[in-house]
Amino acid sequence: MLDTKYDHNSVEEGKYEKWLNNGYFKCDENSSKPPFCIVLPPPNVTGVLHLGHAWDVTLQDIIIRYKKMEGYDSFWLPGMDHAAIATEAKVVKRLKDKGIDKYEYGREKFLEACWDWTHEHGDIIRKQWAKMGIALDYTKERFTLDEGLSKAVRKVFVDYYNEGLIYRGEKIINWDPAAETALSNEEVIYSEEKSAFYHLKYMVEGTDEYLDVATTRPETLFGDTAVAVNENDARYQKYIGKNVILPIMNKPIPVIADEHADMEKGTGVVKITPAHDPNDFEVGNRHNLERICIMNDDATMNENVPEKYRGMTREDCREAVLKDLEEAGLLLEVEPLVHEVGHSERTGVMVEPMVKKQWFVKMRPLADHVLETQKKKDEKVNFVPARYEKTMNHWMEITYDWCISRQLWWGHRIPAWYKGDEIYVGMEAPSEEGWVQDNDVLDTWFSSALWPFATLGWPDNTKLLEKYYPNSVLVTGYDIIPFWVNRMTFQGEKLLGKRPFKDCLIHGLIRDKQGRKFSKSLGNGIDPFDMVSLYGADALRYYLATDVAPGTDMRFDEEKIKSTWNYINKIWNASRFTLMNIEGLKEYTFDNLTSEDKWILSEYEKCIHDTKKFMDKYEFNNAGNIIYEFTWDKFCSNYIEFAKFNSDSLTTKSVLCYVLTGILKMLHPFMPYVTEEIYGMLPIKDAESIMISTYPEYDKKFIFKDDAKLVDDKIEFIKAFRNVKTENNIPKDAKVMINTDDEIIIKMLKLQDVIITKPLDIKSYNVKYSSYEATIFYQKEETEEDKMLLEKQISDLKASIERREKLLSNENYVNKAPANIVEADRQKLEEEKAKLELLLK
RNA sequence: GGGAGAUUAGCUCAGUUGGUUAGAGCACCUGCCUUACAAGCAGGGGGUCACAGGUUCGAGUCCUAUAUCUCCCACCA
Repeated sequence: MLDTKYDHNSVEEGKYEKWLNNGYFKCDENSSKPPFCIVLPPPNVTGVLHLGHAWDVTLQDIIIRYKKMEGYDSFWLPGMDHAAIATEAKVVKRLKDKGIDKYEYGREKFLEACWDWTHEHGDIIRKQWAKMGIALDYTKERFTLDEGLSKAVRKVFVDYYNEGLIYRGEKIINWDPAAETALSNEEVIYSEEKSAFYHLKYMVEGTDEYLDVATTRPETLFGDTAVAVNENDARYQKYIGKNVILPIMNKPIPVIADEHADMEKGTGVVKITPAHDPNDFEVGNRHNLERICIMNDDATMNENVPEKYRGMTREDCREAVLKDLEEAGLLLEVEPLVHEVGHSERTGVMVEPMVKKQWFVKMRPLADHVLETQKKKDEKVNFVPARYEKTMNHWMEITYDWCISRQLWWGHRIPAWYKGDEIYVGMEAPSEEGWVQDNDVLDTWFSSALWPFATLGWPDNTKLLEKYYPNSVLVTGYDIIPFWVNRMTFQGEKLLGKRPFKDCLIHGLIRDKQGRKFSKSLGNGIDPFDMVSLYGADALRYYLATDVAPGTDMRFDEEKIKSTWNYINKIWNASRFTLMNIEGLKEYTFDNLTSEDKWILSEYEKCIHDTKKFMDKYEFNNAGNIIYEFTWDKFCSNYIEFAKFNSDSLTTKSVLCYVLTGILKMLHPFMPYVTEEIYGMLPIKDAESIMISTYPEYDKKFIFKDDAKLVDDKIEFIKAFRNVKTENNIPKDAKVMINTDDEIIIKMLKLQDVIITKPLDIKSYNVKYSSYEATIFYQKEETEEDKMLLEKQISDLKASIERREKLLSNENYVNKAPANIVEADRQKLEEEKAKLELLLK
């Protein structure tokens, strides 16, 4: 016998281990079942899982479990990401706390420390996955830095290099001075910063004239190698070709004409610092200007600046330069300004544009290929919601070469070797002496871009790859479309000639109750596993899956998890009732179905139909609501109540058990634990575990339209009757005259002892719905309130009748609107008229 | 500077191709310990769907403009 309250702790105990040990999570590449494959977006080994992960994995687990029950060979491949820069930062800090310096420690020992970190955090993450109850095939688990992935990475690098898609070049890149590594554009976050527009006085050589140069970065003037004006700018045409004197440095630099100088912006005069500004870098290329790098890798000033500034930070140097300029009378004006400044996604420090020799992927051909494929219906990645396709396509249109080298140790070391000026790129080190391998590693996203196929064995032609590529669906948040989805797509399409996944289900971000992002500084973080302890994994999962429509952000609300717990408790008790009443049931009997049986069966079939429709579209919010309404409103509030009057019937028992089983199955993807627990107690089942049972199938033979309508009418009548009774404060034992002897109605309304056949000559209330009609007799003094209520009812009805009559007299409406809509209106009008008549009596 | 999304009940959100008088959960009000569940049951109140126009017999839904908010993208000196 079930306990009277649902206890999530005891329900969840031991189930995950059972599923795992029974091998339910494993794919079967030899099975003839159609494949359904998801690769898990590998979490970074830097940390623990947060609510966003919990949401992400819940959605995937729902799909995997649903598809498995639907007869697919479900395969969910887990793994983790080595997260080059993020992990390296954590390990560096850990070592530093122990007083160890990374460089003194040495590459080999440092990498060992990284592996230690990885194993520790990997174990934590695996425990958290288990708590969420997710059906991962651990026998196929991968790591972005494991042997297979490493081989795939080297293969891509070598092949692209040979094809000219990867090259090494000296270009201006985003430099993170804290991590001392290059970054890709995607790793730079722009945020508003209060700054100023500094107007500097650059004297024209040999004259008393000067140019007013406006800049936000006066400290970079040491790297200036020109000043640019627009050739059409009448103000400055006469200076083109002349020199100006670079302040402090007191050296002449040329005034050049370049389109980059915008006459409308600032003063129309731009200082050109080719080594520290992407635009200026381009200008420098056009005019063959010298690139003077003025900073060290940690963004302190280097030997190319006057001695007094050397070693200063960028910020200190700016102050010093401004002070000196002011003293020299060369600072014309300081104009306050708020502008966007790039910061490193990982370290948060201001990114310094620097000229460095780095490795790049030539993006144009790869991106164009994707744009072509997205035009083909059967070859494109289908985004859900569809609007996110624009996010990817736009990126494909504007993206430029991807800087993939990182000056880190933790990651895939670049398979390039140097000997003097020679470069060798290959899968293995060259055998001759004297070659030195590139010190750098690859951007972590370079390996994760290969995740959908490298995890399946690519570049080898494995059975797994053949069966599970392309993947069926990828599930991730919209925030990583640029980092990851885009790159998997161009890599998959280039390397395997096919989209990496058929569908891409995008979810939003999870925010706190006020709509703010979760962040450490706000201290508003929620540990999903606290929620699991309090309410159970099932409640958390159901909440996460059903709270919002696909693709939208979610505001976290603990109250809703609580209310989900109540829902589960409701299911628990409905099961409790059912199990108490179906003892001894050996097989289903559907003989002599009552109208009520037929009604619930019809509703059940509708529920299956609609649920599947939404499950197939990944609209779990809608699917969840359909099941909720059916379970609570139809099954619990009505059918179970009906069944109480008929509990000896084998047919009733069968229907109870049959429908409950279906409910549990439909809910299983959302709440695996409690459904498994109850399924295990059912007397009739089709599998040893609900996880490997068959999903309910829509069956027309259980649709009984007429009976369903009949019972709907009864329910509506019962409701109307109760309404009249409570609204008018009529006592339970008031006498009633009723035009039906329907057992359900009599019993539900508890009329057994109050029915009379002759009208009493006292105040009466009439209730009518469809063919059912009752009169309740009750003597009561009419209050002012009652009168007002009646008047309001009458005036509302009159208004409605008037509105409908007007509508129906409109020829346009009657002719153009669908016949059934018009007919429904006519019927409604008749009903309203009848009702009004009753009220006026 | 572009682009996307949001704006519906006190709160959090649904609302499929335009079709009765716009829904749910929570919160609120009234009455109930009715032997599955008081974390429950029965009943109820509450919205001029951000704003202004337009198309249509009919608009929360389609079109145009506006406002507020959020996010993404972009080399703004």
